[in-house]
Amino acid sequence: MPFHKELLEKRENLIKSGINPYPYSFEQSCPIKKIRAEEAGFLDKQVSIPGRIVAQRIQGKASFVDIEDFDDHIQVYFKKDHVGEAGWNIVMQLDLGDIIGVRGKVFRTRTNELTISAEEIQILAKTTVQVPISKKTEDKVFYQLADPEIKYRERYIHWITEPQARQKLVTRARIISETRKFMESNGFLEVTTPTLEMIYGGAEATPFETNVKALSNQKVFLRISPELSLKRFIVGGFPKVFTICQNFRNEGIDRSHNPEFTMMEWYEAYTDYEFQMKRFEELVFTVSVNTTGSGKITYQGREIDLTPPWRRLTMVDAIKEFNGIEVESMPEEEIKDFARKREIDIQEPFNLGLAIDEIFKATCEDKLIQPTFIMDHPMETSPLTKAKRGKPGFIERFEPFIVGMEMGNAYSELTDPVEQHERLCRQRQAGQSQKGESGHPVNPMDMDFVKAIGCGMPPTGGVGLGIDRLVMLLTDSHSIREIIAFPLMKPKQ
RNA sequence: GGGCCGCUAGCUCAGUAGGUAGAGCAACGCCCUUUUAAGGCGUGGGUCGAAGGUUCGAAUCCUUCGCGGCUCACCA
Repeated sequence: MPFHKELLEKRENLIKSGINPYPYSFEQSCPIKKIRAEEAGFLDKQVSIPGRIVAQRIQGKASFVDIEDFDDHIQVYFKKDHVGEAGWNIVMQLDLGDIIGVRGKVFRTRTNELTISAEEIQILAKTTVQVPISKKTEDKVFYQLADPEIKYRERYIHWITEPQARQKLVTRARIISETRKFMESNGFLEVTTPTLEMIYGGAEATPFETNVKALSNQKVFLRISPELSLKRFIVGGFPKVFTICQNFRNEGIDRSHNPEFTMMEWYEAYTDYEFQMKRFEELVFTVSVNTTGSGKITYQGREIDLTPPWRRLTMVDAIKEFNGIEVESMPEEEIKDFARKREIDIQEPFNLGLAIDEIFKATCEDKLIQPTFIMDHPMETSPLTKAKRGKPGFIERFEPFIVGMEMGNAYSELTDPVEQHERLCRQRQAGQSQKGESGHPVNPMDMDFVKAIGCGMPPTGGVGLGIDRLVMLLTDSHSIREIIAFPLMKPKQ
């Protein structure tokens, strides 16, 4: 039982004295913030305000209680003469964390504190769990919740005790809202794609599995990416579509990875990846301006300038810039030697494309602080992308990096159905011998997807944007757990 | 899996020349009708994460285990 004995007794006492500590509604005048903002209009006027008790100062037959609502707080003054015997009995039963409603006039005390002089008090929710409410003044914190486990596992306590912790989730909501507005104002249609799929694809990741009872326990997977669904929209005649959805990947958990995470993907017919780089930087810049007020932000002490245009750098050039080597023209043995010295794992049998990708990840990613589009990856890294014009062995793909984090992934989408089929086959063959690019079992062949492309898919630029990473960036959050309301945690015990 | 840190009252934490546990807040009682970390006096409350060991004696030293956090590795 999570309940606190003494608080339970107080609840009982209230019920015994004929008070329902969990009533049905409360008519409120306005948010507290409005009283503070329009004080002159409220002074000496009756208001009716609900809030959670965050501080209590009892003084004989008077009592001062601070109550808090979503984004402000205000002092309430209880005087026995004003609230009467019955009201006073309730005031004496109050605890930190209780939610109450008060009716009374707005005034300023001798010490000039904006206050509601209560004439009526109503309990709206009696706490039965003791919540660790922070003690602090304007400039000093006397104590506050420090246990990071409680912060993430019992998020409601985190939010109750640290109102500023709510702010990141508010910003998250606004980022998603602004993102949606940007897409819609550019003529995109928001669509919904299935979470449960018989065949997963569109990314390289281990999926979560479950089964469907109604279909003889047919095995199904939780989507790892909405890509293949969205391309079917394009084939079907929707030229500009996007979706914001949860993806599920049964892999590592760390400060930038949660097993379920939010992605936006969009597909735009008749465009290529060059066009989408512009769209991407414009989107991120606009969202930043509309949520933080600026296109220049600070992340973990570093100034980041999101103003377009961002730097464009091919993967091979990035390796050259940070390592001084021309990896394309190096003999196999030299590349292996280079990798060995830096403890970079190169798979056997040797494959130049995969080696380039590994070397890039190990030596360049964390150095890409200012917004940079890394482009033109080796062909082996994705079977869904068109070949790079004029550069055999490479593809038209880009990944935007900011503060060393990969923020998204985009292609000039492969639209030749025969080549698409061959590329998927080749990937599966490679998968049978070496378990794919990164040790994962290779995705199953989606023949229906190949058929869809065969029905005629216009040239298309497709982009994925990691919403959680973007929120981390714009809220200056070190861990993805800070900006996911309920991150997956190991079970207690 | 490696490294580091933590686990003591309801909450936040003190507590090593090893001597059977403390503070603040919360709770309970009394005083106090404009306080703001309100104040004053008093009371109750802990098998010190678990199990072994060393010792006359362990929250404290040793061993093992459990739980958690951070971090590195792995993994998109």
